[in-house]
Amino acid sequence: MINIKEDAKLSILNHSCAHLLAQAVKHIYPNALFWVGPVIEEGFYYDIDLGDITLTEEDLPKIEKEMKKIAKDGKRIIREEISKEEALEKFKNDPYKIDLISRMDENDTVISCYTQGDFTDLCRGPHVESVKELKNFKLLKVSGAYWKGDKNNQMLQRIYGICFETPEDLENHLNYLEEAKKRDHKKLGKELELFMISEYGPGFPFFLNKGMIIRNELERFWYDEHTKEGYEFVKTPIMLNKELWELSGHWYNYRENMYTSEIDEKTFAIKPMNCPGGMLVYKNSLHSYKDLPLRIGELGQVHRHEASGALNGLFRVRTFTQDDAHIFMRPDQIEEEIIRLINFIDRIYKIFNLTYTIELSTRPEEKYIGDIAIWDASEKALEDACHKAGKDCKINPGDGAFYGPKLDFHIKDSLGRVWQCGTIQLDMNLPERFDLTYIDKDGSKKRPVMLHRVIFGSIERFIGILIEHYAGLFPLWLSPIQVNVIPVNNEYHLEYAKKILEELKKHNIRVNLDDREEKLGYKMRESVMKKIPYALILGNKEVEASTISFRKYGTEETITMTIEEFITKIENEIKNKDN
RNA sequence: GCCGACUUAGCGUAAUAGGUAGCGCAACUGACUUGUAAUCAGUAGGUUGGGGGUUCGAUUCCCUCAGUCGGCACCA
Repeated sequence: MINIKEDAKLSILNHSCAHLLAQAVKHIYPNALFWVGPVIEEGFYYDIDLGDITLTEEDLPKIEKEMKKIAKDGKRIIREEISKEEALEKFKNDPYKIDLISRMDENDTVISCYTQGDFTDLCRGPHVESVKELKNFKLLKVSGAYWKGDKNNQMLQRIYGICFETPEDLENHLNYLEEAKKRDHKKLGKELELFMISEYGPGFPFFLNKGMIIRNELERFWYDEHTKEGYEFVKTPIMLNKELWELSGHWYNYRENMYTSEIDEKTFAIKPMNCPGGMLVYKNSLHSYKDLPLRIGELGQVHRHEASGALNGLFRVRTFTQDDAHIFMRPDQIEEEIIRLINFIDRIYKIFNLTYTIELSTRPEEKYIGDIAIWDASEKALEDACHKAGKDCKINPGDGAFYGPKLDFHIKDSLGRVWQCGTIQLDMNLPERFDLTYIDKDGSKKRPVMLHRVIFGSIERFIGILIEHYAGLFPLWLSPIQVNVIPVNNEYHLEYAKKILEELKKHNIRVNLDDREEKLGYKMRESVMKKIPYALILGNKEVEASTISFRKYGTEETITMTIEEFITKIENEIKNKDN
């Protein structure tokens, strides 16, 4: 996955291509008006006002054709610098450009225009020398987009595209998009019978048996690892009195996204977060400075009313399970605890062959609570911990939550796509609101520092990411079916196959016996299509020698050994979580 | 929520300038008795997403609702 925006040369190319797109659109739709056409990670887009005309994907080839035609003409792209006055005059019939220009400050911005043939656009540039250089592009999709990104404004039409230097690069990218489509977790989830979503519950996924196996394995792994890290666990209620949400501040901030119900004439809300419940757990007993840090984990199922248009498979749902934990500590423990957490998260992601980067989001410009000095100290603590854990951390200024700064973990999957999963957030709000305290050495009550953190983020979403990351071929420890036992001929080998099956089951290996009256080739094909890691083939040879033969998914060779050897091999692979 | 596209059997799909739907896989039945990606034959399976309208007649055209997808906005 290439990030166009981060490549200087490709940025220019794509930016120029956006102008070419606009020119072509103008040729076909002379009344078109243009807003902005920036470069993004995935290429470029242009926001266009076409009045009553609505574009669909079917219109893209036509526009592409016109772009190719213009590019072939090979007009030079000419830069011209003009004054604000001249700019306003030049674009006087274009309300969008007027809007842009009038907000420019002549003193620190050079206003420039680029002209190619019959098309001139306001633009800071730079651009390629000539439209001739724009050859290897493709328009990808069209959609609506609010003007200035504000939902109160009208919608413009946005056309997305991408441009490369060589035909090979373009082809590679299109292949990459194809590959991503093949791995789509919604498609694989259906094919592999992992989960379903009924129209009776948009955004409320059902986990099917095979998906549940993956989920249970992940959760067991999560509990095991957290136990090793000194966590204790709780389960807080799904639904609590509205007053609690008023106290936590969620009612005020997120009321629109909360599901509620009336119980005995009182309003209850289904939890959109686990923290308020976690606060009550903390307050349930007195805490000594000696007991800190206190790490309380919860796989907590939350519900949030997400906009219908936001829903997307397991990636964006209305109920999901956060692998949550709240850590309460003394101020002097912050750095050590964060380092510990970073190392912990690092260990977890490595198991899945996921690399990642860390970003530090700092205090928002305006909407924040608490002392700037405490913010600064907290941010420094997070950054220092990051460095001491041997990790780089990119600063994301102003992107913190209103209640505290955070470290976000952006994982990169096998296709190079980036997903934000883990997060460590310092919270300066809730301990105050809930008046959390611990008893310090001197017997006085002190306010603990509190962290929220998740590693998977949402179990549902993480499973979605894993499906795409592994393209449905899960590592053995997560595979719903680990071994497919195939007798060559039921009449002669079924009895032996059943014996082997029982042997595998005794060792808690997840097995399937394919005892259908079908040819070996037929069963092998299905075994591969179902992405079962191991196919055991049992025929005359194996029965006579009391052995088993297996073929590992993705390999051509067949290996023969005793069942004991095979079980040891499988058990080791599961234990080591081999990929 | 907004813009657009889409919704045909369990799954994947075809078709009708408006005349009540085909195919493949899967399922089921039977024959075949098989050594590494599809043995053959047969059977059954559909109010063409729901509702409404236009029409002699709608799966096809129109309206509406729901859902899905691609984006936008949102994402504690």
